[in-house]
Amino acid sequence: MANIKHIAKLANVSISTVSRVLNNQPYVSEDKKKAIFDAIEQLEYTRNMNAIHLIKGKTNLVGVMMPFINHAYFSRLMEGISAEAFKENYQLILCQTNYELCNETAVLEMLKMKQIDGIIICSKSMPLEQIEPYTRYGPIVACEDVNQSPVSSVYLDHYTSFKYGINYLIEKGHQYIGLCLGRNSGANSQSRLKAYKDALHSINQPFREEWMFYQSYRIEDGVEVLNKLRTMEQRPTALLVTSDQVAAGIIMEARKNGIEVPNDLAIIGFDNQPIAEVFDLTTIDNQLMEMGSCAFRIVHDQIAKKKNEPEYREFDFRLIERSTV
Amino acid sequence: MANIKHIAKLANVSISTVSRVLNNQPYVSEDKKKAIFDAIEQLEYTRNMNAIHLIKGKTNLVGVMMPFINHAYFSRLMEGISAEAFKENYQLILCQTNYELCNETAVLEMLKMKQIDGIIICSKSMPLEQIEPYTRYGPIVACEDVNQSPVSSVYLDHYTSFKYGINYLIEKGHQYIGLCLGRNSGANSQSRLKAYKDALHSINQPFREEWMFYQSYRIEDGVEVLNKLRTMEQRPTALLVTSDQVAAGIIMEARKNGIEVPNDLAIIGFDNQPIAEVFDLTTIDNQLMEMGSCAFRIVHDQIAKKKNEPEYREFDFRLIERSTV
DNA sequence: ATGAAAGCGCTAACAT
DNA sequence: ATGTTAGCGCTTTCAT
Repeated sequence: MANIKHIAKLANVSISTVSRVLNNQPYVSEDKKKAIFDAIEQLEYTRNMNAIHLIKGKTNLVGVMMPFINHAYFSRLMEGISAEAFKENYQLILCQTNYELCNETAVLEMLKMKQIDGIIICSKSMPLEQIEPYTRYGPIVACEDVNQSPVSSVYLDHYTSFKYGINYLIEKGHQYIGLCLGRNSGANSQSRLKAYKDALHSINQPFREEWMFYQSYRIEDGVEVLNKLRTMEQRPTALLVTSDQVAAGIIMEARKNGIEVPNDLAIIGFDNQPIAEVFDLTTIDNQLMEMGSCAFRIVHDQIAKKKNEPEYREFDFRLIERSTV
Repeated sequence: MANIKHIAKLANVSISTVSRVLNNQPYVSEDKKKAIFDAIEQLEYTRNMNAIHLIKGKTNLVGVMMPFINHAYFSRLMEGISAEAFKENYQLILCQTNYELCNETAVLEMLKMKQIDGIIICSKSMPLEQIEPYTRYGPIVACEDVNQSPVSSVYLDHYTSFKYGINYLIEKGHQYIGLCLGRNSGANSQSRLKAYKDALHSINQPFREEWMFYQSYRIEDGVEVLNKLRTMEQRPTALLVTSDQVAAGIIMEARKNGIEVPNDLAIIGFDNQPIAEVFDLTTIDNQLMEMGSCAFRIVHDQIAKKKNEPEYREFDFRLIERSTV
């Protein structure tokens, strides 16, 4: 493989002159320039990016940490991240963690080892304190509320948005309300759970563990939720579901079993994914794609300006009223 | 940031000894080893991967080329790729191309510039001949039939699988059969189209452009397809749909409009995604995840063995009979 | 406008 | 068992 020395020799100039041309710097005469371009073409020369990364201490690469890859929530977030990265000529390294600590650590270490210039954490299981020390090696932004951490953050006020959703159900006359969550740990889920409990309290309803469904991520999980529901003597009349996919699964299985939505069971989804519109699902829009874009923009800004102050950006939610409540 | 020299100095050894310890090589005395580990800890030292990449001419990074990120087909493929990459301690760079030539070229150039060790092409618009020269810089595998190219390939026999699907419809008494495709270019789509035309020919049916639907990727595209169908005087009685998502959208909208599946409209999907099971959709399983895994394995094998002969691996399809035909 | 040379942080061949 | 040294391919400072 040809390198810069070969070009220099063939074009009869010094290495530095080649470098100048390569980097569009001024003060190179036209004839030398031409000789260099000719040599580049003749030897099919391309720069070795690893050498450039080494010398610049920068890779134009951002790591994206997510538990699973094949999941609508993360895909949507990723879509936003990717769109923004594209504009800035940045590439993304997709790091699947399965929520395992060792994998999450591996991503942080990549930052320390200068493989990546920054990190976007879509979701994690590691406590924030363990992440914070790594901010000295480059910008890190999490897609959840971090509350004044050195880690930056883009987030939705999940407490308020959830409260809003529940109150909407209550207004519509519901008192028996169940909840489907993705995880029970995680900042986002915790906020939602708190909102749920507070709302129940406000209408003097007890918290019932049997109406809680965890680990609901996919459309097929929704099917399962409904089937659990069917075995219950006393069922909730409404369900808050933290994923439109899961909500869609619930609706499908409800229909199959003659359970009418919203009459027998009202449902509010979350994320406002395309599937929600097709199912005419009432849902809460949380601007996932915009959040992704913003996360990248923060990382990129901090890389460019070499500043370390974390940024926090809260996003608005919006209830999309359709026909499932 | 501490480097290997600092460690050497602090531990009172030479840099090669440090390097040996860093790479778990034998022949280092225990006390020196300890001194080095202490120094590493004290200075919070980590290796700079860019230097290693430069010297080794290898990055443990594979580029994944795909047109869109937020799409069930590619997500599933990616899931397989990612699982396999994980086992080999490889990272993935996700390169979204939007089917634009300049972006596809950029990925190939990354290989030439030694940023990545190999490429997996999930889908592309560039002609194969333009890709082939790049195989000298590292292994490239495409997820479509390449027919004896220096580019490796994992693929399904789309012609046969499609023919099989159509014959199944014909056996069930259908003659008026429509088709939803993702793109009209692309090797996979072309094979499918040919199978479709051949099948029509075999039952003496004309090819009707109005029963062809292109650019159908997502669930909402399915909704649109059905609504176009509704405006037609003569409608097909069956539809072959190259995506379970699109098929699901069609079914949803059909129900909304009192069109019965399969009585008024039979549907065969493609991919056997989870959504297909929930919709009880008859579909053709094409082992997307396994294809992804295999694609990575081929790339990795060729990197490890430094061999250049392309590999081709054909996958089996399977018709999953459910209730939509 | 051009070139010489130092150095980014590391590995590996060679010497001892 | 340990150290010396020559690169990997490039950018950049400093001369000229």
